[in-house]
Amino acid sequence: MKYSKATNYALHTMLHLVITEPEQLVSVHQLADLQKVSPTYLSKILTKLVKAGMIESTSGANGGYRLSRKNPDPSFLEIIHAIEGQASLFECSQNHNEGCLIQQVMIHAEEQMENYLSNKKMSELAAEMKAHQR
Amino acid sequence: MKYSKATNYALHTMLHLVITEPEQLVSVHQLADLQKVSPTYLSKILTKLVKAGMIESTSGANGGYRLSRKNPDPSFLEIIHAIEGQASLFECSQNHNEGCLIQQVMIHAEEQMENYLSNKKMSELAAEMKAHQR
DNA sequence: GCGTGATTACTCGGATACAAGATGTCCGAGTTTGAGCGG
DNA sequence: CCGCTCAAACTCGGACATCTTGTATCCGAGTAATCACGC
Repeated sequence: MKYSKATNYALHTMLHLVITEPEQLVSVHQLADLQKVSPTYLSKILTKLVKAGMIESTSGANGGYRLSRKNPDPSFLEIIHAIEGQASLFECSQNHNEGCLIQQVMIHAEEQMENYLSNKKMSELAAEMKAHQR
Repeated sequence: MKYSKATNYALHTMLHLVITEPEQLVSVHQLADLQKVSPTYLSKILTKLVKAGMIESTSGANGGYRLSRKNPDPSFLEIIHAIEGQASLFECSQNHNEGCLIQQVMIHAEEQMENYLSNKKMSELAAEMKAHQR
C-alpha cells in the first residue's frame, strides 16, 4: 500500500497556492509545469480539491485556481482525504461476530497518524520555507 | 490507498497461531477454512511470514505451520512489513533539491502509526480474547 | 468610439486507453508420515 | 515382526489468468476576456 501520486500532486499544488499571493489566480498549466505533470490530469485532481472546498476555480480566459477564502489553510489530512477518500485503511471483510479486535487495533493506529496530519497545516511549511530562505 | 487483503489474512492467521498450543502444527487447509480463503493463496502469504522469521513450516504429512521459537510474539508492525514491504507510504518522486518538506511531514506521520503498531503485540489480543470469554 | 460578434484562453466532465499491482488458480516438485505387503 | 515400497498428505515455487485501481490522454462543452470589425 502506498499513497497515490495524485496525493503527491495535490499536496505540492496546495503548498504552492499557499505560498503565492492569496487572491492571485494560477492556471493549471503553470501548476503542471512546476511538477512535470500533464495539465489535464492535474486538473482532475484539482477538481476534487474544489469539491472538497479547499480551493476555488475561475473559468474562462485568465482563469485558474486559488485558495478558498473560507478554509485558506487546510491541514494535510484534509487534502489527503479529499484525494484518497475517507475510508479507513484497513477493513476486516471477515464477518466474525462484529468488533474484530484486529480491526480495532488498526483503526486506532490509523488515528495516531491522522491526529498528526490533522494538526499539520500547509502554512507551517510555507513559514518554514521562508525562514530557511534567509 | 488501502491495506491489502493479504495483510488481513496474515494478521488473522498469526492471531490464530498465537492462540493455539505453541508446538502444535496447523495445516494451511485449516487456516484457510477459518478465513474462507483458498489454501493455495494463503500459502503464498504464509511463505512470506516464514521468510520474515515469524513462523516455521514443516513439510510432509501432518506438516503445517506454527510460531517460530525465536520471535514467538511478533508485533503488528512486523507482520504488516512482512507482507506490505518496508517501503515508506509516501514518496515525493519530485527531485526538487532533496529534502522535500512535504515528504518529511509524511514520513513523520507514518512514524506515529508505526510506533503504535510496533508496540502492539499479538499476544495482547490473545489475552484480551481470553479475558472476554469468561 | 462603440457595441457586436468572433477568437482565444481557460476550466469542466465524460469516455477511453494503458499499466501495474492485488488477487487467485493450476500444476509439478520435494518431503515426511504411515499403511501395506512380503519375507 | 521387520524392512521395504508405495501411496497419501503435506509444503514450496513458478507460471499463469483475472480484476481492480491508479495514471494518463483525448475531446467536446461551457465560460470569460480580449480582439477585430462594421457602423
